[in-house]
Amino acid sequence: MKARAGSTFAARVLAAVRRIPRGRVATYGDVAAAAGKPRAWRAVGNLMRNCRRADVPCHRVIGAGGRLGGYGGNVAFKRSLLLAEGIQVSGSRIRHVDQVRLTDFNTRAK
DNA sequence: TGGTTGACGGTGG
DNA sequence: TCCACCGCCAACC
Repeated sequence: MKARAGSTFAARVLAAVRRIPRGRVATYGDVAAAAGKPRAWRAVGNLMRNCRRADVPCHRVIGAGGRLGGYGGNVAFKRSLLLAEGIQVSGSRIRHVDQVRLTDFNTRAK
């Protein structure tokens, strides 16, 4: 098969997202880096799209610069979830992203 | 097997 | 600050 790495990569991405503690977020680039492919943030979004499961806090994955990114069209719902976790969201932008951004979730966050 | 898509990132205007 | 174009990797058809 053409690069079954997807399985490993996907699993790593999901695992990384799962390691994101509540009230904390990570960008696609961070998740991709945690998966071992800092340049595969594109694929991360792809996997997230196909994810849609409660096991993974996909709503904690945001775009770079604090952008909400997307959520299958339910961006409003994603924003609500973030707000419920204590993350301040201003319009389609995260406030104090650097404050809630988790780039070190590779260290078994909590 | 090959081509297109996509919850994107970054730079430029 | 917002919009548009280009570049990237993996999954899907």
